[in-house]
Amino acid sequence: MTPDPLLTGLAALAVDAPDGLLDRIAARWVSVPSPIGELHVACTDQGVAYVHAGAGFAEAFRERFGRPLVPAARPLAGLLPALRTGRSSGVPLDLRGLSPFQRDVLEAVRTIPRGEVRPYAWVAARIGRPGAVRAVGAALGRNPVPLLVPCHRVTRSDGVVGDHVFGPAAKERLLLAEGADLARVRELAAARVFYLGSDTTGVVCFPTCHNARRITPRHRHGFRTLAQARAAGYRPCRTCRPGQSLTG
DNA sequence: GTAGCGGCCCTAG
DNA sequence: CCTAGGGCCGCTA
Repeated sequence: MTPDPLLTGLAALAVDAPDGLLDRIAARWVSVPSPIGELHVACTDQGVAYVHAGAGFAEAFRERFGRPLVPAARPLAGLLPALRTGRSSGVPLDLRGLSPFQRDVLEAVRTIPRGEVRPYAWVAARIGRPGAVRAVGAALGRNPVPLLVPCHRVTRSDGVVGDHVFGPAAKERLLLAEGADLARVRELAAARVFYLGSDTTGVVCFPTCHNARRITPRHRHGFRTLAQARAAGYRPCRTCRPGQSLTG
């Protein structure tokens, strides 16, 4: 007699089920240390989908993702090194469900090196939407993977650290923990200096750019605006790209 | 398609 | 200093 198609289909499902089916519908979570305390991290088969600090992790996850959540045996490979070094290129992220705009924002923010900061306006211009400054802030306010996408490295153009999905205090602690020289940024901002140039190279940088930090004091010049630096004959640094131009 | 909302901001006065 | 307005901008209903 002919096999029941329903039973055949179910049998096929049963064969496939043990291998990865759960990971395609559920997420696995771990708890990991960080400078702002214990974090909860949820991963799918695609990568890290959610990073949460403080209480209410499971509820927040379910409300946002609507997936089952099960404990993981161990952290995803690359997660702990990424959190330790502040370089997340080695850990996959699951950013499905985000808008193209938000993905663009997160991708740009991911390029900011540890210990350095860039303005919100820089991110906006970098993704080709120079007017979407506040929208960038809104997108980062919903960053599902803080620390791994280092939105704490995005600060206001006036030198103020600004707000963060985990709160301003957490933002500052994260920056100080990775060696960002906030005292220096504030000192410069108080003098209305937001760019530093070297008169030996003719290059102008954001103050936290590693190139700016190496300028000999005698050759260092501060600028309030990029236009003033340009007028003085400086060109934007190709590393930190002040002025956000795509080609420098 | 589109009106309304709220947004981790920016800059001019 | 401060504050308001941005022919804001993306997202949601």
